[in-house]
Amino acid sequence: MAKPQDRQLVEQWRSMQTTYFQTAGALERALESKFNIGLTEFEILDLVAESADAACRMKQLGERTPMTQSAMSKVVDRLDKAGLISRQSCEDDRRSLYLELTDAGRALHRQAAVEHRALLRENLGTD
Amino acid sequence: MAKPQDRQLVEQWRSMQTTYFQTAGALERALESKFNIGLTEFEILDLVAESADAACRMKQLGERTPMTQSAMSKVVDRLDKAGLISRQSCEDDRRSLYLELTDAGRALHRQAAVEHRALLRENLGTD
DNA sequence: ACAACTTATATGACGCGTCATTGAATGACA
DNA sequence: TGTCATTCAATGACGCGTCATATAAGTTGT
Repeated sequence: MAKPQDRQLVEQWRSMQTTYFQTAGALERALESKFNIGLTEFEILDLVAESADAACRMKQLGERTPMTQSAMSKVVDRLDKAGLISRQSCEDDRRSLYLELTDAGRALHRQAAVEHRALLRENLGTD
Repeated sequence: MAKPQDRQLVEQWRSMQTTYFQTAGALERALESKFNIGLTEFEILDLVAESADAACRMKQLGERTPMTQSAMSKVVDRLDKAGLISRQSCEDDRRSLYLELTDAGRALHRQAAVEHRALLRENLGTD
């Protein structure tokens, strides 16, 4: 009992939790105060911005994040209502949705990304 | 723009998010289904179990986890109601609280810890 | 001993994520 | 082509965490 390997695992886990929450918290606060969006919102913007190509994305996006389908749906809904993203139905499969940044969304993302990267560097940076 | 260093930071962050959520999810589900407690509950039990010594703990515990004071208070409340922990007022400072595992709490923690460590190994293990 | 401040925990309102379910569209196959 | 199963997205109920605040106890300075 109280195997040293276990202790080490637990330490590793806690340390991960700590950096995770610290970083997420910093990102959350900065994005919220400067751009009025939450971290999850930004993360979706970021994913959509990355895939400049087309595709019935809603689904594929889900594969690139640990978010639930349900969560995705709600975040996208918020982004839509905020006018940052637009959902367009897919013609070859009318269950799916295309996601696209609006101009406002693209602009906001460009600015927010700078802040985001800076904070990542600050929190995860190996410098 | 699109600096490769930035990309690398983002990758690092996403990968961390993924392992964090996967691991937390696995822990959550296992603890919930086998012991009827959430991950946070277990984590508090774990912390209390570790500090076998005395102290006005509620506060000090807060320093060992990224949880909010408010969150702590509520988790402890749940654990108390579940009969796993007991809150006793501190005599030298009646604002503070001693936390102590009940027998049930200690027993549950002993079993749950095995599961917990196993899942950590499975998810974070470098083997 | 009295104000004004600080510290330890609790609580209420609120937002977000999760689970389970629904609705709609598609696929598979006789 | 009609049925049954499957897949994509949306929704409502619910739980937990957060922020702002409340309450109570301790501290400090005069």
